[in-house]
Amino acid sequence: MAEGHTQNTSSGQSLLYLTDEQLRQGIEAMFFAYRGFTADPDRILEGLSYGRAHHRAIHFIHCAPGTTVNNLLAILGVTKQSLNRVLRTLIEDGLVTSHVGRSDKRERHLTLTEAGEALEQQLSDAQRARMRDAYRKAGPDAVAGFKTVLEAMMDDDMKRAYHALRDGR
Amino acid sequence: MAEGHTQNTSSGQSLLYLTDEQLRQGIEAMFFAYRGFTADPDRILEGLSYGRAHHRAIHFIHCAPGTTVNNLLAILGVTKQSLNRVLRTLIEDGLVTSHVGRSDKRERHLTLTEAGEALEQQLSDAQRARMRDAYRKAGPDAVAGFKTVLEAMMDDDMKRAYHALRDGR
DNA sequence: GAAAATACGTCAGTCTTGTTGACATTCCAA
DNA sequence: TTGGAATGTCAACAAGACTGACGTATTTTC
Repeated sequence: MAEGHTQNTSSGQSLLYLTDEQLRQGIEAMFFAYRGFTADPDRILEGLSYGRAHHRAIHFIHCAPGTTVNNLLAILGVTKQSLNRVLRTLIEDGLVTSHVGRSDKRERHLTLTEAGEALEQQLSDAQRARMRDAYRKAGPDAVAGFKTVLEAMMDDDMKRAYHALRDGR
Repeated sequence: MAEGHTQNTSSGQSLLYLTDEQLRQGIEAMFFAYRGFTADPDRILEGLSYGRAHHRAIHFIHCAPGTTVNNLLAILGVTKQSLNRVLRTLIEDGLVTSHVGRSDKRERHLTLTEAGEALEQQLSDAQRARMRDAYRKAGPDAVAGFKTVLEAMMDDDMKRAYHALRDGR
């Protein structure tokens, strides 16, 4: 298959996947897949006057309860002002609590309330359901490859954040 | 490895990758990787008073020269008002041309000018370079798995759009 | 040939989410 | 103790998405 276009390394692996056309296909796959990836949570949040930014905040506060605003900033990669607007509404609506730090009173430690955890569950259930379907269809080997490529695609500092989260659990 | 958590199907494949925790890891990998994915073009566009929306339009006009506004709308999944704002600036700046359709004069056919193609090259070079690096690091088997999972993650109509583009080339 | 549907553009207004700038509070180190 | 650094908040603004309404040209349908 694909004779005439296939190159081979000394170890015999195909380099067909490195052609511009193949790369372009990967780019488009990434674009369309990300749309699917966010579609379900977006639908849920639509009615609640929340957006994707709220989802991200909720997700990472759930993963690292008691985290500080600065911590969250580094993970989300937005300005603190941007995050603050989101946090303010979440706190007002009783989904997140903000406690002044014990040792350093400048810091605010963020936690999900029961209501916050409930919404987090609802959102991540939806997202995980799609992920689970995709994983099931693709099979374990494909999933391993999927994760390998995604990780290679990250910036180095994001890779650090990703591993910090992974290893922190 | 990971004894005690591993389930096996009748065909002997591990289901460890379907754990909630594993799925959550995949979700986060997707989040961080997408940031890396868009970082390079974003940097280039920053100075030009263009944004991601312009990049997307340019990308798909390049892939399907002579496409109509309606076509683009379906692929991008935005409203015509939203797309129009972007197209207007691109046409004003001489990156895109809009020709009245020959057979159906209601349609406008969109094409990149030389300047538009030049910018497209610059943008996709940057994005492909990152993709190429990631693919090279991960290897062909991982890439195959990557694409399989991404495709399984798409909505059905996006899958159609994706294949229409692939097969149209 | 008249009416309905389609393709496209535009104006006006809203929402989310990103930005910068200015400012208050707290901590720490000189 | 005082000045700088760090943390977080408030205000104003811009990009880019959305809806709704409307106008125009063209095609299709009856």
